[in-house]
Amino acid sequence: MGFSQWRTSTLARVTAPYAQIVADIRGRITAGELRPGDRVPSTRQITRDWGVAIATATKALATLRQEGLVRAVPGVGTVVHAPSAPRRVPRQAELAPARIVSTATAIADSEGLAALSMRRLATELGVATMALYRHVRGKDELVLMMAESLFAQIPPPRSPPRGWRAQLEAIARLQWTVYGQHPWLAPVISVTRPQLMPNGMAHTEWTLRALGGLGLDPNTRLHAAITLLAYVRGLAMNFESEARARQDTGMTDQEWVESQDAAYGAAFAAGPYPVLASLTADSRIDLDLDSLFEFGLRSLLDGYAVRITRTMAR
Amino acid sequence: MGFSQWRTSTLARVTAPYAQIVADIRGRITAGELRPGDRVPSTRQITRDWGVAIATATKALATLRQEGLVRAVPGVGTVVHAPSAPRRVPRQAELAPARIVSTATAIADSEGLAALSMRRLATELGVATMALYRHVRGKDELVLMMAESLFAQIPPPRSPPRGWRAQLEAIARLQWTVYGQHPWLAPVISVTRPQLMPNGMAHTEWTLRALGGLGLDPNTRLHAAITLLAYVRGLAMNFESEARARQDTGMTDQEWVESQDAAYGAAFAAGPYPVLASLTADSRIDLDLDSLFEFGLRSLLDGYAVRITRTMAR
DNA sequence: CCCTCTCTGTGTACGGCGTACGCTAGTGAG
DNA sequence: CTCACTAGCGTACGCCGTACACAGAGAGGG
Repeated sequence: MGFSQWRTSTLARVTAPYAQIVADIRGRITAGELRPGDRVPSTRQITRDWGVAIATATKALATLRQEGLVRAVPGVGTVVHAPSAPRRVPRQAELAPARIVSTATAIADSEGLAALSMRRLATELGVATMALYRHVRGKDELVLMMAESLFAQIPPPRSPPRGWRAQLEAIARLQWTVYGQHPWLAPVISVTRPQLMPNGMAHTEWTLRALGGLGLDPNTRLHAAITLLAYVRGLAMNFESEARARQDTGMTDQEWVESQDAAYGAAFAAGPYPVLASLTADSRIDLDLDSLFEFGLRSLLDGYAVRITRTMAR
Repeated sequence: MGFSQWRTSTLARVTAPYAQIVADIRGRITAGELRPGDRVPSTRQITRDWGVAIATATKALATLRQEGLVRAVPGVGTVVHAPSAPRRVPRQAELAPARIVSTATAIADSEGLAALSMRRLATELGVATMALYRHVRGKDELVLMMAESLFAQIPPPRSPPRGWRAQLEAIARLQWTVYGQHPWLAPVISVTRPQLMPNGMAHTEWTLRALGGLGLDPNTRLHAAITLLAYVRGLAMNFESEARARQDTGMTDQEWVESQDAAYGAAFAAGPYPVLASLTADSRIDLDLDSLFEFGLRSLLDGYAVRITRTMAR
């Protein structure tokens, strides 16, 4: 009781800058100056108009959002929320989004994303094509939901291992495994637009936490986290082309390896690529996606280690 | 005269294993046992049937290829070449493959790969759609040709800088620049199937050479080269999603940055991601694709350096 | 009890795609 | 002149994503 009173009175005493901004914008909304769907000032605009730091602007928008007055629309900005009185409860739909998503994922897993069409999916679900559009805005959104549901199924480890390196390895391997199980996944997610994938952000957050307390400046810390995740996804892209190639030719794995081998040997021997030819002809070479992944992961983390020990020594 | 005689007699004297294999297969072809289009034994099959090393098998196939008897078909194997007497020279076609490829590249550059359709391309060239198929097997091949022509235009540096690290940086930056200029490029090339891109192999060869003389075992050397190239391509994938997103929303770059900013701030403030929120709210953060690239490149090469100095110390 | 409103599911249709197939017309060798 | 060959073309097929108008079912208000 006393505690909450103290907090309130403190706030009231000096009127924190962010509270002032919140009040201003809220006033504009209730006055009808900003109508539902309109964009409220962006973070950058707020810093200019009110002369505050980005952190303050962000906090103001977050507060408005928690009040339910505004809503974040990815790719557009923050927007005034439509009140939308709770309509009558819709009766149970036969076609739940979850069922759509899981069936779609099964198709993409077994036959590739190219084989996933709305018609095909509807047939699989025993339903008319257009019925899907009652639950999913379109194919793009469906694919996003598929990716999201996968990331939701693999939250970062609850009890992380000790040490930043083991933690980064853990999350990288976790993601690598998922990418391997769903070859279509890597190409559809965007590292640079994480706001489209809330569950993906949990992984970024976890990774950032693993890199905390090492003396890295914020910029380096953020770069290190995103670079690692981008590396994993980038290499995982190859799962898709491998799976597709294997499927296009309709070969068994054994035949595939053989034909790959023949093509490699022939192609390398053909051109003027002596080093490549001699290396690939070497029977001790063991090169595949997994070995590449482990090599790159180790190298990248070795690189991080250099930076970290240098920083901590200072 | 004496020289060539000496070589011949030397060969005749001991009959090198690969020469024996070549003779065997050549015999089967001339005897009609293997007809044009048939697959000759693969590298692996040769090692089994003749009991030789992979290097020998590769050399045998290379010899046959240089003689023009066989041909490497990527994804299939090595195949008996059809003699194909040089037919009458075709009259000058109005539609040269080069013109098709460059026009297609222009479309993909400015409007994205999704906007590149055979119909659109034909219209741009002032020609009927199906005319294209006289010069290009299909769209897949066209895209491959586009990628190839780009790599042909940027051969690896002729006079490489000194030191392995500077060399790797040079080729990585070179590729990064090209990927940036052609956002569609990274998604269409395959690191694991280089035989589809002869000109891409030149880059791999160059990279491998930069990693020579450092005491790395062949396996490590190959992994280091391919990992670097895969890293660059993997991160370059994001050029495409950025370009497409920018185009979909039809925003100017300025508007884009603003809306991105708003979306970031809102999304991060929304979820329970304190570290992410505090870092992205920090105005000193400078995060974009280029800064990520440089950070990852430096880290990866730092990692290579660790391994190399360790190896050379031994 | 009925009317009305809303929501799920559906059929049709449009404009796009890649490309198989068969045709035309020009051309140079014999 | 004949004729094999080729570049270019028109049509058509089977896909795709999805806009739109409509049907039926169930619930709430009168």
